[in-house]
Amino acid sequence: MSAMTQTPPLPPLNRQFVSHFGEMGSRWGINRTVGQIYALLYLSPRALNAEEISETLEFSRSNVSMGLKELQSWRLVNLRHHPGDRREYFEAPQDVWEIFRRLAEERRRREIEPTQSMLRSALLEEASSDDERHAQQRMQEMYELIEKLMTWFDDVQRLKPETAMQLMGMGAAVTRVLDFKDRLIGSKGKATKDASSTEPPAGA
Amino acid sequence: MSAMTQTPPLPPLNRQFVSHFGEMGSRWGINRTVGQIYALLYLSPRALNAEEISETLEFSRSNVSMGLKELQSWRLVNLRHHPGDRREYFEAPQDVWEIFRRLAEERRRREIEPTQSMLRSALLEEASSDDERHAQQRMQEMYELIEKLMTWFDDVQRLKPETAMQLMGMGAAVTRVLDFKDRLIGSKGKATKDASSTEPPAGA
DNA sequence: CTGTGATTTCAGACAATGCTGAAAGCATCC
DNA sequence: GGATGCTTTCAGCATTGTCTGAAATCACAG
Repeated sequence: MSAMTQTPPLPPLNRQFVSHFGEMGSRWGINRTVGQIYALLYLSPRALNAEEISETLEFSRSNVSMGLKELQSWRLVNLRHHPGDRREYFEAPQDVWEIFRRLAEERRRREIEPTQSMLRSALLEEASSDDERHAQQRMQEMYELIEKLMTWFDDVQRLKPETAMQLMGMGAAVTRVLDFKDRLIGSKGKATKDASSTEPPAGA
Repeated sequence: MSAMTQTPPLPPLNRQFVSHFGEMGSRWGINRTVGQIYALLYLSPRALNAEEISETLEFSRSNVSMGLKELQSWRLVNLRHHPGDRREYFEAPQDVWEIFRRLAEERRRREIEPTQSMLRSALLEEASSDDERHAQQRMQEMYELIEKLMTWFDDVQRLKPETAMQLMGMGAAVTRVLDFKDRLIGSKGKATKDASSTEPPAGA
C-alpha cells in the first residue's frame, strides 16, 4: 500500500496559529521549526507522529526529529505509543496551567539558576577594593530579589490549577489589603535599621 | 588633554559578572555585547559614557552605541548629563525591583501581546470544520490563561517595592489559606450551605 | 540472524545576526 | 558660520544558527 496521500492540509485558522508561533519563536528563544511543531501539536485533537508533522509543516523529516527532541527536553510534549504501530506519537499536555508550569520551570532552570550560582560564588569571594565591595553589594541585591521571586514562584507552582486561578483572581484584592495595612502602619515598614533584612528564619 | 589612559581595568569580581552576562545573553534573547554593557553599568558606582564602556569592554565604539540604544529601548538604562561635559552618561536604575518591573513589562510587550492579539482575532473568526472548532477551543484556553496571568501581573507590578516584597514573603501563607478554604468547601465550588458554626472567612 | 520500518546523527549549504571601521550627522562653542 | 567633540548609520566581513539529504543506528518481527 502506498496510498499515503495523508496530510490533511490544515485549515486556515490552524495555519495562522502555527505560523504565528513560528515567527514568535525567535523572540521566545526557540527556533521557527520548534515553535511550529509545538503549535501544531497543541491544536491537534490527537497525538501525531513525526512523519505526519513533517508532511503537514513541510519540514524535512530530520528537522522534525531535532525539533521533537528539543521539545522533549523542555518537557512540553508527551510521548505515546499506539499498540501495533512502531512509530512514536507526540502530543501536548491538555491542561494549559500544566504547560505554563513546565515552561516556567524549565526556563528557570536554564535562564536563572546559572546566574544564581554565579552570584552565590561571587559573593563568597573576598573583595579587595572599593569597586569590588560595591559590586558585591549590587550582586547581593540582585541575588536577594531572585531568591525571593523564585521561592514565591515555587509556592505558586505547586498549587492545583484551580487554586492558582483563584489566587490570580484575588491579585488585586490581596494587594489592596497589603496597601491598607501599609497605610495604617504609616512609616515605611522599617522593622529596624535597613541592613539586609532578608531572612527571618523561615523554618520551624 | 590627551592623557586618556583611563580605563581602570575592572577587578576580577566585576569581570566575572560581566562575562557571565555576556554568555547568558543569548539565552536571554539579547546579544553578548548588550548583556555585558548592562552588567557593567549595573555594577558601576557611577554613570559611564560610551567611550569608557568601549574601552573597558574592548568593543568597538559603534558596537557600544548600538548596545546602548538597545538598552534604552528596553528602558533599562537612564541617561545623565554632566554639566560642562557634552558626553552622555548612562547608568542602570538602582532599585532592583524597578529593574525587574521594566524588564517584565517590556518582555510582555514584545513576547506576549502579539500573541494575545493574534488569539483574539482568531477567536472571532467563524470556524468551518470540526478541526477548526477544536482549535478555537484550545486557543480560548490559552487566551484565558494569558489574560489571567497578565491581569494579575499588572496588579503586582503596580505595587511599591516593599509591598511587593511582602506579598512575595506571604506566598506560601496565602496559598495555605486558599488550600484550607478549598478543603473546607470540599466538593468543587459548591456554594455555601454547610452548617455555619465553624469558620467564618478569616478576614477581620 | 536478518530484514524492515522507523529514528537519529552529521557534514555541508544557506540564512541570519553580530561586529567593525569609515563616513555622515548633530549640537554646541567661539 | 565654521570648527570641534561626540554620536549614529551603514556596507561589508565574520560568526553563529538553521535546515537538509544521505548515511548510520536502533528495535523489533520472523
